[in-house]
Amino acid sequence: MPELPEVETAVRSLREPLVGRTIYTATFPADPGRMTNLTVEVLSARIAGQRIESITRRAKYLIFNLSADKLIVHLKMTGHLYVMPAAEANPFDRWLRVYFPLDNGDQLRFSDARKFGRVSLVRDPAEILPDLGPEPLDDEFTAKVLKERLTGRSTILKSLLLDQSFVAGVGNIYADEALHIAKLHPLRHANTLTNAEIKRLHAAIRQALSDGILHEGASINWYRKPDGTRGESQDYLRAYRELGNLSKPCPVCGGPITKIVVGQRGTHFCPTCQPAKPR
DNA sequence: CGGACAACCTGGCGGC
DNA sequence: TGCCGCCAGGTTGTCC
Repeated sequence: MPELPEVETAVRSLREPLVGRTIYTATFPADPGRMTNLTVEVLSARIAGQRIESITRRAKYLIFNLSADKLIVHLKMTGHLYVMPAAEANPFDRWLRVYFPLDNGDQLRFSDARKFGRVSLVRDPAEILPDLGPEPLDDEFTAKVLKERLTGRSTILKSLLLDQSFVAGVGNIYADEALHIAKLHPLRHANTLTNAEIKRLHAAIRQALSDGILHEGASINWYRKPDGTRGESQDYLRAYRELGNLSKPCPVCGGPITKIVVGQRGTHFCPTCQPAKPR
């Protein structure tokens, strides 16, 4: 579910209640299945007594930097992290998969209806992180870098934006948004972009993600901020439409948004603003 | 490298 | 109201 802006929003709001806290243990209400990289026994024993020094993000992963280890969480489609006093219930507890009691009486909880999320405890993130492309909001991600990475890639633009080894953190919503801002058709082939188009795409990726962070993430069906409230980003989306609801027109030209399937993913674009041929 | 597709799971929604 | 099929923001692995 969450893409870079949603994960970044979660990281930012978890810092205040969590940095400086010490984790007592990890408790799994039910069989974790393939949620963790370690057995329940090993993970809970090894995390006990570790202090949360800082919380960072890489791509769509949350990284809790502990005294000795890193706790790495991927929310996938429906994962949710939140902090509650131990005695207090929360609607997301219905799908509670693991919780971490803390030294101040609070708990860090992870709930996940669809059970795709992952919680790993590692010494070195490289143990579990896959090949990830550059962070699109870092200064090092320039239009020149994007151009180099596009070179020789014949694949369809939309699919490439979703490839985490190409650029990290872009998911289905913000890929559609970036292409709309850049005025590029999602089916354009990556190696056919002109220099001007590459510049537009570079700026558009960053703008789509920055706007998403500014509005604290898109609460399209499952995503909620750690405090349970909704982000606002869904109200500002240019092209992406929830559940194929195409009644809202293109904010630029007022024409209808079209939905097609690209690489098995719903893809929304404005055929007027994003022509199939370079303009 | 790339495209197609299945798999991992469950809940919500529209349609009948 | 109830049942059914379809849809979902992510990622990985396999096959061709």
